[in-house]
Amino acid sequence: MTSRETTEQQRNQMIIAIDILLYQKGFNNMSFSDIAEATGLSKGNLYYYFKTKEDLLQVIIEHRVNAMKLMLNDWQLKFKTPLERLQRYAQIPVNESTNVIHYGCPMGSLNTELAKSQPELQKISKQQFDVFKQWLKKQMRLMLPNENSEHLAMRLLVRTQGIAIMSQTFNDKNLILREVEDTKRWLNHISKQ
Amino acid sequence: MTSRETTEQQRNQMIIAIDILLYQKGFNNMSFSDIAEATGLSKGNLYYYFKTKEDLLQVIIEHRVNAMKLMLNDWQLKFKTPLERLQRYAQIPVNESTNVIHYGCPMGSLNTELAKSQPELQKISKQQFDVFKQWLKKQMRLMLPNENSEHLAMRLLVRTQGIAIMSQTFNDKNLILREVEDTKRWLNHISKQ
DNA sequence: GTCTATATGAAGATAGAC
DNA sequence: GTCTATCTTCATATAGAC
Repeated sequence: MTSRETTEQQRNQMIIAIDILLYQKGFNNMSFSDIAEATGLSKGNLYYYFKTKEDLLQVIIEHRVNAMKLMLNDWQLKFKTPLERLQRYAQIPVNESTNVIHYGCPMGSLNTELAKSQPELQKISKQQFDVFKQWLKKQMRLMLPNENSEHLAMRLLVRTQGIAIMSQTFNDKNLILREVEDTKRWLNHISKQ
Repeated sequence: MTSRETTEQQRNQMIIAIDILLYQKGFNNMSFSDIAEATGLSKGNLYYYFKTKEDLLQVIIEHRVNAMKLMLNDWQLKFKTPLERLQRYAQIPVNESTNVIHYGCPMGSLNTELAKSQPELQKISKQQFDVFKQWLKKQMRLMLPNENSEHLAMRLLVRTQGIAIMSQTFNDKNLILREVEDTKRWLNHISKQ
């Protein structure tokens, strides 16, 4: 292992730690002091890696987007039908229920925070939704070539985001289970059109 | 008009101005300087009315909750069937579409912001959802006595919150129109069970 | 009640030694 | 690359005159 590889690995671990912090605290409530504590680096040293806080957001979103693309490619191979893939997407809130109840959806909560008063940063955050939207749209098109795949993809995103908000608000895991089941029933139903 | 009434009226106008600011900027991004500018009072004077920022939040949420209760009572008289009342609720995002696209849902966005890292404040904000939830549950019970009215009420809240998030994220008014229509179709459909 | 002035703390960011 | 020390700005909040 070369020193270059070691450095990149360290940098990657740093980004993962900051990603978690961003999810748990939100962007404006996550300070460089928090990051210094979480990563073990000094505050001043962090500015060697990230020139500004906006820069930091860019890097983390890029990391998230790459991870999402890998996951979606994996699902593409693992599941043979678009229905199965869409069901897998719908399942996410159940698998992540504890996190969702505590911190909401990582994409949705960040987007909501930034959309108010920081539109430039919201554009960066929105990339996460773009990736999911395009992939869901593709699956819908494969499943239902004669329907409006974009509208169906957005409807699925609407449901998932609503589940995240309400389960967090009422601290209710059963709501996630119930509503994800209903979403899967809906996917089954429309797949038979 | 007595001086006491005048003072209360002034205080009410102040609260309305702060309410709008809270909606547009979010809680942590709304400073006492912002409020001073919006109300025309000095920063120091604001502390005569609100001892802390948390106190300020309490007062605004109380104001919102009262306004919501008045609105729901009004709907109760204006619409004769629970279906019509539920449809009216579902309609809100359309009537408020410009605001929703810019600032999200006033309840949902505030709740999302506070749920991360400020659980005590989230409890205050949550009161807004409690009022709607109870009212929607009541309408569902009137409409469908044999179904689980709480689950149906939550499902309607899930849909509305999802619409707010996604229309804001993609700056898409048509999404609101489409998804509200679909929600109304759903309400019609279940009303005939 | 309303104001100005100020205390206090924490944030983002930079400078410069090592 | 990593650190400590520091700058600047802005936030909440208080003191005290009018």
